[in-house]
Amino acid sequence: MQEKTLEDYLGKPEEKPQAPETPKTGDMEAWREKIRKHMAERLAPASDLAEAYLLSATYDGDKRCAVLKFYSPSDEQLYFWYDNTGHKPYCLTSLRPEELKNIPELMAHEGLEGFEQVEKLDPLIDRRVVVTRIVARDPLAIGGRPSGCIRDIIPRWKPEDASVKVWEADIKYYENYLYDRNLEVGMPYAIREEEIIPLESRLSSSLSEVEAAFAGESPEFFEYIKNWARLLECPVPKLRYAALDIEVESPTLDRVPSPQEALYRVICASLVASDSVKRVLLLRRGVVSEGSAELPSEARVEWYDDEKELLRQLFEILTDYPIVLTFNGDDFDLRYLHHRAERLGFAREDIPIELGRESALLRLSIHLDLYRFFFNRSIQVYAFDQKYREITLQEVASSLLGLGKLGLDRDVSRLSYMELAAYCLRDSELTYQLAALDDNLVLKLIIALSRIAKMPLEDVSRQGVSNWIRSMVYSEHRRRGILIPTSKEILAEKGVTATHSIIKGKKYRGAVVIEPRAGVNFNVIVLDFSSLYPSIIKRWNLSYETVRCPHEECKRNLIPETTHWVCTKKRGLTSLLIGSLRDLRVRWYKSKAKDPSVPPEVRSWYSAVQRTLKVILNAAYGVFGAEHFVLYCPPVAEATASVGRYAIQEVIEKAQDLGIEVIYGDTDSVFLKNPSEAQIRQLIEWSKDNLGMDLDVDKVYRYTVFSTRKKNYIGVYPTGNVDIKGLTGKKRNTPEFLKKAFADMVNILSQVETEDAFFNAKEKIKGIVKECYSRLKSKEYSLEDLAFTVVLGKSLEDYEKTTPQHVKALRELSKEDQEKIGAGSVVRYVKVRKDPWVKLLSQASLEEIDVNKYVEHIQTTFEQVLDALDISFEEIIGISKLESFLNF
DNA sequence: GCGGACTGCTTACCT
DNA sequence: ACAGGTAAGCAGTCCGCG
Repeated sequence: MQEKTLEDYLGKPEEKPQAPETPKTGDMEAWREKIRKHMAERLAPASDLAEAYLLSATYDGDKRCAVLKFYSPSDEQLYFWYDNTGHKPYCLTSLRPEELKNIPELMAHEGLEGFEQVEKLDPLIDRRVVVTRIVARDPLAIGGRPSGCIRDIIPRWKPEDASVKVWEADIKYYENYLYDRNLEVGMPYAIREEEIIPLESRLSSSLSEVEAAFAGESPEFFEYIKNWARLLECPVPKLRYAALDIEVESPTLDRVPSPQEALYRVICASLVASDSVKRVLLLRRGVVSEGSAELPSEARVEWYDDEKELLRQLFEILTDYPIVLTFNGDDFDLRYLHHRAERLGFAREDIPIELGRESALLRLSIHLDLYRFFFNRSIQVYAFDQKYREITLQEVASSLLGLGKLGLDRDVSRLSYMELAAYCLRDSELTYQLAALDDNLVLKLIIALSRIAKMPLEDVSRQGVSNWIRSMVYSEHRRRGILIPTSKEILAEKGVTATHSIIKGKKYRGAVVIEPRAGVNFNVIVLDFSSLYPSIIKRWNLSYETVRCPHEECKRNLIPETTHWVCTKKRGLTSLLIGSLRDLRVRWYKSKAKDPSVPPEVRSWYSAVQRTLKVILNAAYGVFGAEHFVLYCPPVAEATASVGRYAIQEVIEKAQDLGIEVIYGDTDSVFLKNPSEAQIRQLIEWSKDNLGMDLDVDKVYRYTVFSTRKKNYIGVYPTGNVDIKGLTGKKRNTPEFLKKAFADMVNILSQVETEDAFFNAKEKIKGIVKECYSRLKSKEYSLEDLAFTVVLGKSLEDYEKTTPQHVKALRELSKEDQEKIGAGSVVRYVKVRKDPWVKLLSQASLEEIDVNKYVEHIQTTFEQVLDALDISFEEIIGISKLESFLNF
């Protein structure tokens, strides 16, 4: 897959490192001149561009205008385009210009530029309204400063008058710019005579094919499909990018130097780039250590006597790459470089890094911090199918790239030059490989997201799914001239819910889970609604403005089991947006991503699009029930879940009418026991006709194993592959000895082909449990095998109400050691016979293990399956006890 | 003073 | 900073018990 593995870097000790070479040290002025020249060449007005992809937008505080960053594939460079349309920051208010003139504080505001009346559609009352646009000189005048912002002055004027409103005042300026000019991030443009011209670009003739596939839809809905298809059928350019990693000298072991203080020298920097460049910048500092390590032959090592010179060179290289990737560069590498450069006397303008509160951006490139991207739960779960569990470079790389771990963890300050170079280069190589993986999947996901969310690449890679959806919906409001309501306004009308949750403290009732029929069943067919919640949002016209809409005549259009009604006069915005994305995924991208007649490059893009849509669609319902979401509207979420319950219950009833036995169901799926093909057909057809929802065959199991527990089962496919859902034996925190024994049992089950074969299998399974029990009793398992592995959910001092066992184990550590352990740390502990009853793995010995406690764990782990097989745990243990007694 | 019933907290999972 | 529902283990509390 990749040309070099880590093992190639190390090992083979005798080969000589390359002869050290020292680049000429230019003075600061010459360096500045070089950068200036580079920048001049990168200005888009200076060079007309035939094809350039819009990747990012930001605000230039000096020039007081928006800047766009374009990537030109022909020369693989980034170009900058400064606004020349005179677009200005603004917000909207209900007050008329005459009224605004009565507000002295506003009129005296030095950032105030002027007023302008505009017409908008107020979606909450479904009427056109005239509002005033307050135009400002710079974004901070609208909002963002701690005091004296226009958006705060207006409501202060008549605090008692609730009808005084300010809208759209908390949108970032460059977002406003993108929305207002309908600029599409990730899409190709031509730049001619300082003008930006959208280009038509598509993957062969596929667009017309897509359109043909959706011919039956309403014209309004069809427009949405067409527009998404135009965005998603556009090819992605080949991007040039570099991955960066730095190493910093550190006086103390296992303490990461603070990037705020940047007290210690940057001793190494490395880059691995898509143009096959591998560079290592090393600081000469009288290292005596002789340890050797091998670098890849194409790696270029450069030596510096002066740290400042090293940083200058590094900044120059970074400037040359359109896209720079790091793993945790926001919090460490770039932050450290910035402060270190300051400390070394660099002028602000000579440092190409802009620090935000949580981000570190490159002024002259696009910095993507892959740590932030992989940390995103939605990306982890839906784009990467939970393939990685912990978000460290090592973990993500070893899970996704299949690289083994490498344990060269010595204090970096003590490594020899070559060891240091190899160590540093390894991390940039891993970061690079993560981006390059699967034909640049990560970058494709980010670009697909940017097209859907209308968001700069930097933001897309750092923010969460609720912000992507916010930006997508905001942009749509602007495009259609719809006023974006405030959270407060939505909540005033729509803060009510009509159902009660099962879980205490939740806001409304969610999905249903059907009580499983315990036992083993052969030939189980699983039907599920494809994208249930997005389908509901589409079909029931759900959106914050359509649920509990202002029209009297819609109030009879009630949602099952609730007091909410839905608009019958207008299609809702989110219903259109989410509905069209859903249909495109289900009816186009999902199948095309696997279609062998589609060329492989296109297929790989379709696969990225398909996953991107999955990420967005999976969250589309949840965000409306999330308090912090700008369009938070609990009735939308509640209505969605309600219709979901209604749909699955109807299907179950119909299945039973058809004489099919339903053995289980969860949210959007039903497990059917040995149905005939005709029965399945009938049920699917019935759903289409009566519910208007697509029910599909999701899985066919040779057999399933259910206990009485919900969200807990084993499903064996005809191939012998096995799904294990929710069972303790598969959970991350379960001790290894149990996981292994459990896997042995699953292996037996996977080989069972007929009901008759179960007789033998059961005996083997009893044997496995017995063996596990006796090995435990005779202390044959190692401490590691017995350890529970639990993630610390919050920092240690935040456990106030109770003291869970893993916290108890940690509290035995010294104060200093405890301080090093933060939220997200992995704790490994074992259960012991004496007082605190737990001990960290590192502090325990095999003798003190509480064997009886572990027997209980064997019991609960296996009972989840034994119950279904009608085997009793006591019986197995009884036999085992007897055997050990006889042997004794 | 102890044990059982109960609630709440925590983690990991399912859809 | 998507949602709610479920399982399991344990911590902590309350109550009865001559």
